[in-house]
Amino acid sequence: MKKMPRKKAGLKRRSECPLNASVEMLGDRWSLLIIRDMMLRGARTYKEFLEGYEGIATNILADRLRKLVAYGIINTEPDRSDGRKLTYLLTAKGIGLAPVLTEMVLWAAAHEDTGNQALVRQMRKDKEKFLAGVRRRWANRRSPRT
Amino acid sequence: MKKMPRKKAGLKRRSECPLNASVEMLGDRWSLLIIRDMMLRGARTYKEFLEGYEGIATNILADRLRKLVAYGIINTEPDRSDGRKLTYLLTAKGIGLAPVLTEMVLWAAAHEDTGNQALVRQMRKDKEKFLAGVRRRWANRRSPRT
DNA sequence: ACATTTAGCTTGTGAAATGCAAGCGATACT
DNA sequence: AGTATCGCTTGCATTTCACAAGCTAAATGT
Repeated sequence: MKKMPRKKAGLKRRSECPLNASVEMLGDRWSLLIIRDMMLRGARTYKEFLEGYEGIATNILADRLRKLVAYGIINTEPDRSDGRKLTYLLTAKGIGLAPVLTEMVLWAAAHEDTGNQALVRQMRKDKEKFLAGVRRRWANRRSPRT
Repeated sequence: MKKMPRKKAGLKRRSECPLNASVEMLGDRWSLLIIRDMMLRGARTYKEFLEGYEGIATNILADRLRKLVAYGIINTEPDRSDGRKLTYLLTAKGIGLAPVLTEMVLWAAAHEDTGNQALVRQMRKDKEKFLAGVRRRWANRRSPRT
C-alpha cells in the first residue's frame, strides 16, 4: 500500500482549544476559592477572606485580589460607613463564573465525599434557579449577604 | 437597645462550601489543560502531551499524570502494538469533567477573545450534544481519536 | 547482530511562587 | 489620647517550578 501524506492521525491543533484564558486567570490554588467565598459564603472584605479560609497567606490574598481586579472579575468600592474597609464585589464577568463553580461542585460531590449536601442537592435539582439566585444577590452593588 | 448574641451577620460556614476537593485536584496551571488535551485534542500518550502544549516541563507532566491517576481521573494501559508506549485514558470520573470544561470555555469565550469559535458555538448551541460526543468517544478503552 | 532511535520518564540546578511572622499607615472606637 | 481594627507590605525560609541533560527499556534500521 502506497504511503499517503495523510492527516497526521487525529490530534487537533492547539489553537483550537480555548481554555488557556480561563486557566491563566483561575488556574491556581486560591483564585477560585476566593470567588467561591464571595458567591457562596458572601465574603466581601479582606478580613472575611482571610478568616473564611484558614489557609491563605495574607500576601498571597492581596496578590490574588489584585489579579482578579486586573482581570475584571471583581472590583472594589470604599465602605461609606467605615473608611478603613473596602468592599470587594463580583463584576458581571465574575458572576458569569457561577456555572463553572456549579459544575465543579457537582462533579466533586459526585465523586468525593463533600460537605453541604443540601446545597449540592439544590444545585443538582434546579441549576438555573441557583444561578438566578447568585445573579440576583450580586446584581446591585449594595448586595445583601448570600 | 440590648445587644443580642446574634447570628454573626451572614457569612456561611466554610464546611458548607464544597469546592475544596475540586481545587485540590485541579487547581494548578496544568491539570485542566491535560484533561482538555485528552478531551478536545485526543491526546493519549506522554509524547502527545509534551508536544501538544509547548510549555509544560517534562518532570511536571510526569508529576501531574501521576496525580491524575492517583485521583482516579485518568488511568493507563500498555499499548499492545508498541511496548514502550502507555495509553492514558479518561476514567468515568475524568469524563465527568466535561461539563466543567465546557462552562470554562464558554465563560472565557464570552469575556475574552479566544480561538476556535466554531467549537464554542457548538458548545453554546447544544451543550448536551457536545457532552454526549465526549462520553461516546471515551466510553470504550480503544477509543478513536477525538 | 549490533547500533540507533523512540517513548517515558528521572535527576540536577537555578529561578519563581508560596507560606509565615512581623510591622505599618490610616481610620475608628473609647 | 490611647488603643484596636482594617487592609495591606516586607523579609525570609520553604516549596514548587522550568530548563537541560541523561537514563532505561523497547522498537527499529542496516
